[in-house]
Amino acid sequence: MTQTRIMLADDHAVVRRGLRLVLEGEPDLRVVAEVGDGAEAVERGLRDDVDLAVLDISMPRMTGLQAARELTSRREGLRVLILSMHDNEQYLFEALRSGASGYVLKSVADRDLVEACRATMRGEPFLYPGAVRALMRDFVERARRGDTPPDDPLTPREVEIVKLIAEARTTREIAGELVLSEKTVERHRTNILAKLGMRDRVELVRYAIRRGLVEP
Amino acid sequence: MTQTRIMLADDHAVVRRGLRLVLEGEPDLRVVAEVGDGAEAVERGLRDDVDLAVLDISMPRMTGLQAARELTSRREGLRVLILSMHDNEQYLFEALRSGASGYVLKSVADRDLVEACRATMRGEPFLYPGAVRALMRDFVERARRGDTPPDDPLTPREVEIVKLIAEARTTREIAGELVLSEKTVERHRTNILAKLGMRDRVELVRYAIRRGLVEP
DNA sequence: AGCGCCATCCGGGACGCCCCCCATTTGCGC
DNA sequence: GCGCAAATGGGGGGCGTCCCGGATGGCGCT
Repeated sequence: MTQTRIMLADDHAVVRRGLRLVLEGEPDLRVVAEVGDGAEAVERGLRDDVDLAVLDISMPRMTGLQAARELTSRREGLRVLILSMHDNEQYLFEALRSGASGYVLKSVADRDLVEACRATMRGEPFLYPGAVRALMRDFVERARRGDTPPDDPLTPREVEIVKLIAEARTTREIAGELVLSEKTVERHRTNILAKLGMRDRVELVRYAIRRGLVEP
Repeated sequence: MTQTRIMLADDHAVVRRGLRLVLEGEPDLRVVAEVGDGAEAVERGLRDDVDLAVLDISMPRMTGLQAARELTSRREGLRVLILSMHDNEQYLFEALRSGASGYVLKSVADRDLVEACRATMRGEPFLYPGAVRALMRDFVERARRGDTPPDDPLTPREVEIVKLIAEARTTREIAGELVLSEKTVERHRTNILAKLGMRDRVELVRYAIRRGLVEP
């Protein structure tokens, strides 16, 4: 019988221990690796003894979302499941765009996690019920006022900031151009990075270019 | 009679004083503004009382090359003349790609600077004799071994570093992946930024994407 | 043999980025 | 009115970026 070989990525050892306990209880699931940050996850996940990567979103060195992008783009066939803290639905859309096949909350029942792993391995997407509702709400919302861009959790002000950051302006310059305090610009930048699950300005630039907000 | 209205951008007041002295001696040239850094240059140069911007390459906040890119892309009709320290021909090609109409050395005779201003305003390119020689040498060089990329002053090692930087790796991560000291990676990055006349990693990302070194 | 270029490494310092806490004001929807 | 999101700001702190001035060894060219 073929087992699904799983890599767990979370910066809290306790969480990894808990997840491992849940998964090892199932005969068809086996945890073959544990890592504590996103960079390690990419490194380890590229080796072909891993079938499924279970990634926490917030990790040091590299977020789970970025690790997901790296892994799915660099290794065909690897499945990725994103773990989100609490019941925050914020990163759902970004996670799906990162190539994740599934998205579950840490707070879900153990049953759901196991089911998510199996669904993901069958190639089916798995979303926790709240995520499905969020997707539907988003769909309706978007259909109602049909002018909004396809996906972009950013506010108009934040988009403005992103553009300037991607044009290589420093915080001080942006504050000067928009007549704001540097603190406010920093605040916006922090919020933007959190929303998109990114680490720094460099990732933001590529995002801005992909979205056509600025020229390369 | 219509005078050419000139903005001088250099971080050394002494140099600006000298340039102003040279230019004010000509009846058809008038210095209408002096600024001390690249960001100021962009801000001031966008106002339409400036016909020609004379930009030093190395300036605080924003290099002359980046200011040139900003200005030429955001204000049609503005001419740009790049001033280079010493007889360093390094930035010549990058300057031409930045939309500069002319490129002169600080050490050239005053006569040349005035001629460069006039040629630039007539829409003709102006290069100091050494630059012409450099261009020819480059042309011959490229024609001989026709496979080299069109322009890229970077060494293979530097290109490797640029790719990793553009993939949002930190210095520490790059050092780890290439098995180098962080200091070495920093040194490479500094050299790269200097060669390309850029300020920070954000500009590097856009450069890397334009050159096709990484995907957006 | 000397010169220039490349690649590697070091220490130190200024500054910007990024994060955490906190707070206020404004406007929108229920 | 009350909650909520968006936008605005402050204080403080860790760490990464970026630059400065060095140094070494290898390699090719003259």
